[in-house]
Amino acid sequence: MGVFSKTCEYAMRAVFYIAHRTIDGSRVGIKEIAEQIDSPEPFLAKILQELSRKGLIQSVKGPNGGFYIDEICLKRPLADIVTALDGEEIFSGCGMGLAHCSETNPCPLHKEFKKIRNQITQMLHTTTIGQFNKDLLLGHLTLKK
Amino acid sequence: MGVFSKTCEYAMRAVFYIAHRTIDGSRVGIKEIAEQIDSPEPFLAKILQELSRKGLIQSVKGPNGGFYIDEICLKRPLADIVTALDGEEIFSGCGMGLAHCSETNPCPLHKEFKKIRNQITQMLHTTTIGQFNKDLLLGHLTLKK
DNA sequence: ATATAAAAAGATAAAAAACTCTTTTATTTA
DNA sequence: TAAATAAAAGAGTTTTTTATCTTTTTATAT
Repeated sequence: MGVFSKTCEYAMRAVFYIAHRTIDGSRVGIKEIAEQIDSPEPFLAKILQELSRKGLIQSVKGPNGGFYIDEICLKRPLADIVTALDGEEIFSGCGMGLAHCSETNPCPLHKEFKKIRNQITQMLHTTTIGQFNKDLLLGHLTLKK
Repeated sequence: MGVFSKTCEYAMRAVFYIAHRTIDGSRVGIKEIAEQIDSPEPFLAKILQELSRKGLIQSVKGPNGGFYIDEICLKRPLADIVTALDGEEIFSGCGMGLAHCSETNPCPLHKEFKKIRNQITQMLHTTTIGQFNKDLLLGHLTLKK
């Protein structure tokens, strides 16, 4: 088990892929995306459908259609993707699974886990979807395997 | 989805509970543990069985039997519990789910996620199972809900 | 020895997550 | 306007996780 669900992992890889492949205004098809980020195609299709419905990515049907990400969405934080698919829990949940864990009613790990949560939150809020376009184009970063 | 599985969450709460309830050499039954940490009793039984089999906690059958944790195990890091149930992934896995992500072949989140992983690792390795006994007895910490 | 208490083991069930397949709808281009 | 393309939608299936139930084994106290 990772920190994020498989769904979320595929989604993060996919949006970074789409972002760097469509900066020229073109679109990229599900087949290419799935291949290049090494994910099951029909499953990824479902995920991108959901993101598209929520307006976090854009899509066009038909010939020359596919997925792309507009200027506004390129500037959105990665946190928006995570929230859309995995919910808020990662940003606020108790490390030991307690529903009412808080400053005044803390679990044993509360203080230490808070630091971790904050760091995850920080990472996801400061990272934008378009942030790695250059490095991906230059082949400095990987999204596959 | 939290950072740890439900299994692991229940386990962490349970070992802290058992630890602080058996410092006098007594044992505590599954029913009490389940009630006090707010977990499904038969499911928790399975988890404790596993931990007992792996020698991370101790148990005695029959009247006046139950679970306890010996001196040696009280000093073990919480990481041992997590590893026994959730495996190594949390300590080494890539944030985006890539199997071959590394320094030389990094995913976009590699650097930032490494900090998070390190902090989780640090927390789990420096926290011991018996560490909160005092504060739990004094009611300063909660394991329930 | 026997009764009893309590965990271990094994088998099963329910729910959630991950994944697949088929049909429909929208768009383009010939 | 027909054919082709590509995503959307809907309806499964499989696998994993979470949870339950029943029977067996072991230890203890009487």
